[in-house]
Amino acid sequence: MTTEARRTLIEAAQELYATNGVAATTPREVLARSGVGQGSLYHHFPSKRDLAAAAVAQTVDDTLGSAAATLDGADAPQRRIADYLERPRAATAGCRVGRLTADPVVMGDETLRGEVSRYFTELIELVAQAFAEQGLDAAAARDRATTAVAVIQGGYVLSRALGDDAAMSSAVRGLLELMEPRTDWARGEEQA
Amino acid sequence: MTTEARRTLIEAAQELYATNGVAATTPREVLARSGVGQGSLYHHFPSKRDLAAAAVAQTVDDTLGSAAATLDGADAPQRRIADYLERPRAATAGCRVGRLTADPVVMGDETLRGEVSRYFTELIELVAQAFAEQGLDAAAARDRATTAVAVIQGGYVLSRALGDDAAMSSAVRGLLELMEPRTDWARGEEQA
DNA sequence: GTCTATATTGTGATAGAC
DNA sequence: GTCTATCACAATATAGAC
Repeated sequence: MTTEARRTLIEAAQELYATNGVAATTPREVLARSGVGQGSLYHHFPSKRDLAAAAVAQTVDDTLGSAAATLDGADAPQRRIADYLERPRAATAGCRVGRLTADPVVMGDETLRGEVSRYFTELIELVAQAFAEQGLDAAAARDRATTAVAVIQGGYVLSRALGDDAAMSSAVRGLLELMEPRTDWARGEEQA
Repeated sequence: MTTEARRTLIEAAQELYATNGVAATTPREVLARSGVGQGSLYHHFPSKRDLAAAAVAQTVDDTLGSAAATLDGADAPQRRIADYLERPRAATAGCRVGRLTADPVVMGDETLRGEVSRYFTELIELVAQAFAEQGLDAAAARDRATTAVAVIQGGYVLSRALGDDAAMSSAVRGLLELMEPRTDWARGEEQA
């Protein structure tokens, strides 16, 4: 079936990109992992960039959908934000989307760069919406959402650099502590 | 002179790594940019990895020294931290060290990975020291320092992804706002 | 739509003269 | 220590049969 080989190729590419990035992933590796023949690859995807465009768009959709499931819920905004920040992550593996900002093939292709840009634009917007519901004005909500997403992305970078998931946990803990009402020297509580 | 060609090669490699990463930088490009001949490169650096080890170590030393100049100063810790966070950065260019965590050649080589690890270990320690001087206990200072460094690294990722230096500024602004004493609903000030 | 064979170019490294 | 010439191999892609 035509769609079968295509999907298999995209999935193999997604996994390889998560490990090695787009630039360092060769068509040969995609063929080996997918079990599909050479002719099929170039039938479905005339060039390496065409495969990358399909696989990266799929990864952005997957990852964004998963984040939206947490951030768009019916819980209190404070809870949704904490759930998003504390979600279990394979931090030392790095962010599948964030790592693409260091990939020369991605950054050199307008379509691929656009997918990465779309991911972060929509993610920051989701988080900003939750902060706005907490009562922050639009500008402050946007700044704080950018900070929160940056902590996650930076947490991935640090965990990878140090080879330890604890760096992500530490970065998130530091942020949550700052966002907590300061019961130590100020009044007791802010919300229920 | 022997040292001259060597230094020229390292500088050319550093610049190319900052733009394209280590994996995507070819010996030919280093030769073209440095103006040195092929034989010289392989005389000074038997393999591509040897050149990368020298150039990455130099970049880590440069970047760490520049951060330490701000963070080790005589100013109040609060000021040194703010100066570090607000330092002018070419954010859309990405972090020269942080981007290496997505580079398969770097992550696949123990020496290179060690340099990246050393950078963040020492950077977090410098920032944690300043937070500790502000009165935070060791664990809290370490978490907050990790958060601060993550905001910068995440700021680079977001600025690159969105093609806009404003993302870094927004992430830093959001963090500084969280670290400020909350004069709106708590007591007026914490320090001078 | 898929296969095998092959072409083309670039990469990483070596050889050997100077 | 530096140069030019060259090699072996892999990456990306195409050709043309089935």
